[in-house]
Amino acid sequence: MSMLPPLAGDVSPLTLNRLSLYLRCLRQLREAGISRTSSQDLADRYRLSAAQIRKDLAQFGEFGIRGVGYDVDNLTDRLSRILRLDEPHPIVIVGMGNLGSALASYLGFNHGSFQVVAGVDTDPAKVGQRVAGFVVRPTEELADVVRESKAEIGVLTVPAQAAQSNYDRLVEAGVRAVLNFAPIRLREADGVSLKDVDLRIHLEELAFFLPSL
Amino acid sequence: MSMLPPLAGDVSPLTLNRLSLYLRCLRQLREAGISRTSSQDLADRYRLSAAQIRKDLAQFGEFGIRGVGYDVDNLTDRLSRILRLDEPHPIVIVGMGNLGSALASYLGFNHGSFQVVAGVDTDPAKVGQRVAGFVVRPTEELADVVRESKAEIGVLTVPAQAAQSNYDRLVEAGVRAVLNFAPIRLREADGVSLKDVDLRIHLEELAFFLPSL
DNA sequence: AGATGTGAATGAGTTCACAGCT
DNA sequence: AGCTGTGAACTCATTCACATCT
Repeated sequence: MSMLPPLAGDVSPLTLNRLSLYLRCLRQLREAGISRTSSQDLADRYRLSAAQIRKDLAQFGEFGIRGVGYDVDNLTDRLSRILRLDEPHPIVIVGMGNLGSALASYLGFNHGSFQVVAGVDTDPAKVGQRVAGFVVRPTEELADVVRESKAEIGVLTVPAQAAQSNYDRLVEAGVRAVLNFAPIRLREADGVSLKDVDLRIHLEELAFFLPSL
Repeated sequence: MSMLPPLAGDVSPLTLNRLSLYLRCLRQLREAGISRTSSQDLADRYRLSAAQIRKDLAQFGEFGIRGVGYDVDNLTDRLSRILRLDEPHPIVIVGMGNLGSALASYLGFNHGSFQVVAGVDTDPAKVGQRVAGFVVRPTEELADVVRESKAEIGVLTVPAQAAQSNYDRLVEAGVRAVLNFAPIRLREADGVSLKDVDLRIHLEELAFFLPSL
């Protein structure tokens, strides 16, 4: 039976995160030289739910063979394609402070499809510095930087009060997605996906479970 | 009517994250000199759901006055107490590479209750370096470091293959919570809460929404 | 026989709508 | 009159259980 890919908006972030996870597991199996698996096998090895794996995959098509299981290479490729990890994704970092620089080094390496290709900052002391394979440019030149580097994704690592204006600039400059580390709720532009990462909230979640004094 | 605090395990992470968010909003109101608010007022200002605010708070008690609303100072204090942000929480960082060092600087400052007080690494080149107000110590001394610094929370910023052993060490050393940045599912110890932050997964979630070539 | 793919059942989380208090 | 606090309705997500295919 034929299967249309679901509209992007119809897939829940929960499902999407699990697909990333499955892909990571599959890559490990591949490295271990294992060429066939099953939902149950994956569930056992990585403490996942077999039913959920099948349900998640079912949203995108039929990838297995009944009575047999999944071909590791094939499923890896299909998931990579679904998550668009079969194409390179150039990234620009806005705000080359501690966190921005760390992410440049951290994400710049070994991550096949994601590549940090540029970074900007308003601080003249940072402009011109060489970090993780590129030279920091002034934020004023962001539009040029995005065009020249063909950056698709912007990473926002500026202070909260500068986040909205820099987000707007990124959108204006033409990026299609933004990963925001500033602890503030941004007014979103349509057609540009946004994902917030709030390190403080994660810590506060842990603090709740700490025993009191 | 009296209200018992819910058992820690009964509160969903979603609720907890929203409580952190509400607290951040309240602090902003306080800074702006606003002393009274309501669920609707918060919802309007910060694009939240009024009903959800009330439901979230209801899990912990009654904090408002019917017909009136909430006292900003009072609710701020109550939420701070619930999230244990009324006490200091010393943090130790395991793995002082790019990300670890960045987090030390990023979290070390301006975050009232969280304070990065120590960091360890196995790399002799990093040991002895001064970062964000402390001197990096060797990972072998982790137990001593935790005891001396009274660290409650461990932040794991080591490569994936070293994560489990370092997690075990942290647990052994006596921390009560771990924030893990390594992209691997750890085998958890009881009584120690664990929160995973996976930067790659966030990027992959964004990539899915990118237009294809 | 054995594992997939899927409707049906269950559970979690959110929104609605209103009784009850100030 | 107005806003909280809350049961009931609803929506979203996960798990179950089995018909279907190799």
